[in-house]
Amino acid sequence: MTDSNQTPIRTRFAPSPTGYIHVGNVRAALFPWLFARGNNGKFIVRIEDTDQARYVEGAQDLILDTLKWLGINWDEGPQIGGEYGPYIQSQRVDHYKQWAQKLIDKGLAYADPYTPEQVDAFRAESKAAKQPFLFRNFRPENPPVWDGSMPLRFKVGEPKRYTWHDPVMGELSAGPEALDDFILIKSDGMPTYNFAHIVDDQDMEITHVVRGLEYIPSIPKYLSLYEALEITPPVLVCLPHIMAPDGKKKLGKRDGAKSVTEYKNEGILPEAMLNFLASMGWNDGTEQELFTVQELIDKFSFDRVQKSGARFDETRLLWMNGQWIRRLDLDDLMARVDSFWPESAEQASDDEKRQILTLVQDRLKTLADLPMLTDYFFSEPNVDLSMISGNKQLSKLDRAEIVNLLTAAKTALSCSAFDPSSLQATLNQLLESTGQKPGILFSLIRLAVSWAPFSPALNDTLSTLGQEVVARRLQVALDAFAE
RNA sequence: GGUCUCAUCGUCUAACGGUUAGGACACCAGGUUUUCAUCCUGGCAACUCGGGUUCGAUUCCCGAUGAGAUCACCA
Repeated sequence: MTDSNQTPIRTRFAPSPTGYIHVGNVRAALFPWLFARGNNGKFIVRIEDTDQARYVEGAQDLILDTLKWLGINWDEGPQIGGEYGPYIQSQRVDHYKQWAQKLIDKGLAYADPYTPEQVDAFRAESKAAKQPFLFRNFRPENPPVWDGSMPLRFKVGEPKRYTWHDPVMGELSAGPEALDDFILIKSDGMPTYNFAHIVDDQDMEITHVVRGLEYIPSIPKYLSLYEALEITPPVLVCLPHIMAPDGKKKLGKRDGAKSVTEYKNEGILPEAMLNFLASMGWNDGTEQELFTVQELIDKFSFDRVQKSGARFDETRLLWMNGQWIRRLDLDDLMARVDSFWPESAEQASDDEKRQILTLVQDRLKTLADLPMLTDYFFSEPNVDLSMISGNKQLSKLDRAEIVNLLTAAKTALSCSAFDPSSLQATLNQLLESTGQKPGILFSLIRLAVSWAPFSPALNDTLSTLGQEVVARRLQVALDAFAE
């Protein structure tokens, strides 16, 4: 805390390449990133690939692409290197061996001669005795010399209570039951997370370790290891969980936690995702809801992070996304929706698309709404009479009334100029001549030319479609009712 | 079971002993857009419970309850 003012801040995100990172995990990257960026620090990415069994080919790139899409950039790490590299744990095995030797020399690490089955038996024994399982109770008296073929275990000192300060959670402590002899190096030669991350954070001069609060129960173990290694621990920060929408447990892939890529494909903006994730568990104390990334960087601090978990509420994300879409200027929006146009828009010119995009920008909740909102501009919509019968006002009209109204509309529109203001005038006259309520007349025309749930202002819609198309679609609608 | 953590509207949250407990999402109603969406206005709705401390507790302490996490040669 005190020396963080002098020492340059260095935070890190250390994912395991075991699959995509879902939205619940991203905050473990976001918060340390915001903290580093807001405090003139460095943000490091380190790949923790020491579990060969769970390694997934391609996962590393997937994770890095996710960070890039979100705009979470790193100063050191894979793909770009840095002076503390390598940043992939499987390439740092010699580091771990050196630190392990230090412990062996001090008599604080020993070879574990037991097979996994034997350890399981110890565990069962403890359980039968209704005691928590602690390996240190089964510590071998004369362990063999460690030759690398067996796991290397840390030998904890006298079990005691540890107390430490967490910038988010406040004072934390745990009793001696939390301390045990844990494995440093596995029998395959790879270090465990418990050992590797401590060594790496030290070697990479990480000042703040930020991770989920599932690590709290392990922290006393780390504290005792820091002591044995004679390392001053970095600031340890635990973040509350993001909970599944039903609120029953921490959000995980098994609860349907989506990858960030899925949200990207569903038309969520990175600004919205970042804003949403940050707002779960953090706020600046004001009533502001929408924050730009820069505002987040400027205002973020750990002491304003909530202690309790937050449920992942997609409805709120959707609302935020709509807000951010509306804030985009047209050029920017044009670029972002590039891959979201309906197939029918393939032949359309950019000018055409821009014009249509202007009309629907206020109606988009996600970029993926684009086809539903624009398809009828590019191709002939299918007549869907259920949209008439499902409409509160229109369902009261009988067939003859509908035909009359559509005929009147067709006639009026066939001799109107087609710029928006002329159309407005024509529509107003039509309202008078038919004596109908706008809610009925305009809804009917709107549906007849679009057959879509939402559409822009009627005069704009008609103007964009053009006289010929409007005439044709009204006729198609008339034919449908004439049958 | 042991250890640890958390606890304000349905949801995300503000409040750092004294407020009609504020905002946002969602929902409902009205209005604008002569339709739908957007937008505006209004409404509904919360301090888990029980003890203390205090002139006074949502706020501090203790307990209960509830919820979550964790007890791997996974991270």
